[in-house]
Amino acid sequence: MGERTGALGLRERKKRATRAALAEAAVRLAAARGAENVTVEAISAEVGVSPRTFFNYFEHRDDAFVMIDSDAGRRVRSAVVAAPARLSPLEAVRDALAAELADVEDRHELWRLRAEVLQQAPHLLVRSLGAHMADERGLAEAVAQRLGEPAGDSVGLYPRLVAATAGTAVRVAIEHWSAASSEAFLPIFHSAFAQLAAGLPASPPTTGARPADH
Amino acid sequence: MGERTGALGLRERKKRATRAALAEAAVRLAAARGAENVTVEAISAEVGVSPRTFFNYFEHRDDAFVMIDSDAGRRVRSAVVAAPARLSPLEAVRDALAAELADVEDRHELWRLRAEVLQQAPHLLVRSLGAHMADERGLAEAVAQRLGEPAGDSVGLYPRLVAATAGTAVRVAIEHWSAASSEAFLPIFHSAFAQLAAGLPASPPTTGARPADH
DNA sequence: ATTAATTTTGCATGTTCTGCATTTTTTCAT
DNA sequence: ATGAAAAAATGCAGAACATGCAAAATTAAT
Repeated sequence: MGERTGALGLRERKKRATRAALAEAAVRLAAARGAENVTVEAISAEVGVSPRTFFNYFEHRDDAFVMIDSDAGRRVRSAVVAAPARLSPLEAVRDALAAELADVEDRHELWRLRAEVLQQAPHLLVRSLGAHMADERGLAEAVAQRLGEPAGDSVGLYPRLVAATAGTAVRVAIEHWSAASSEAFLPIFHSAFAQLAAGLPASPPTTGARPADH
Repeated sequence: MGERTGALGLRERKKRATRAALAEAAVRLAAARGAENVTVEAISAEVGVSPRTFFNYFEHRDDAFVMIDSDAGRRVRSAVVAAPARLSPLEAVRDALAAELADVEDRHELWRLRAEVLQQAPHLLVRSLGAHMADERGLAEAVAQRLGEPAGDSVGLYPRLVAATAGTAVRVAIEHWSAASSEAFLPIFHSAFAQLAAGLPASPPTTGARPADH
């Protein structure tokens, strides 16, 4: 257990590499022949491991397409709680998510490919949502904590709404970004949150990126 | 196809009854022993049909827990397009959804039971979302059409955001309602949309209160 | 009652996913 | 380095999900 932070053992590194390889193979195969026609056997063969090993890394086949960072949720929660008091709950959540989503810009090719796959297979997009939704409850609690509400299993409507709406905004931003391939992600992201903060008025504000029209 | 509204043939009625029976059996069994431990065989046996018949009614086993009304989406879309021009897009969507959700109040026992099952099984909640999300794209197009945007596959960010956010509000309202068992659903629903229209400000209006507008 | 249409069902088959025992690889202490 | 311990990969068996096809049963229409 003497793993030093930042210096991972060979074993752990190999594990992560295998997991990443399986996820990437899954996404690429799905992009090529459609997610429905990608069997666990094919993914495993692509990486060079046994089908049984696949299930050592992913509970469900579809999880390989989604790529969940289980640490992201925790980071977002603590960032929300620790955010400056002057920020509104929505702003605090927005900034916490923005910090996390820097990764999207960096590895944007992989993300775009994944987004493309998810678009064509609704049930996968849905599963991706599920991953985020496990966080949603915790995020709602973080918002409640930030507001001084007592920590309990019964969170108020408002924290729930902020958490869920923010997650939805992220999803919509990613979907829209992956559809309109010429725009950068961050402006879209901020535009979405600006419109939310404005109460989704009839005339969308010209914030950041102008409302893309045709 | 010559079915008159309200006067359905015996055949159609039997089909609907079977489908409803399967869905109800699925939910009840899930509430009793946990959704994971409910096999298709068990559901079918409960209703008295063969397992093969189950799959004539539901593509996937989990669909039996969700209860999708495939007509609802269409009704909501046309209601959004036909809504008075003075209403903002969010208001139009809100009212269209409200009309549809009257059913929740009526059969509230079944809905509460279902919500309970979904809460305990995240992947089912996620699938339920998926059902709504199939509608979401169409709803976004309806909003775009309402705004005069040309109908195409590339809908702007704003219509997407309105559609997705509204759907999220519905989900959160149902979740919160099923958690706080003493409140009526409609006030929660309207409170959620009021907070959305206000831009999710730092100080939430008294949650659970009466609908602010209308 | 006969005929046609629809639904239900059984059977075969492929895929997903799990449990368990075995083999292989990595790690650690000597 | 070498051998023991820990962890991961694998093979195999089996349950459950899901689909296609054809036969049997039920319903509708003449």
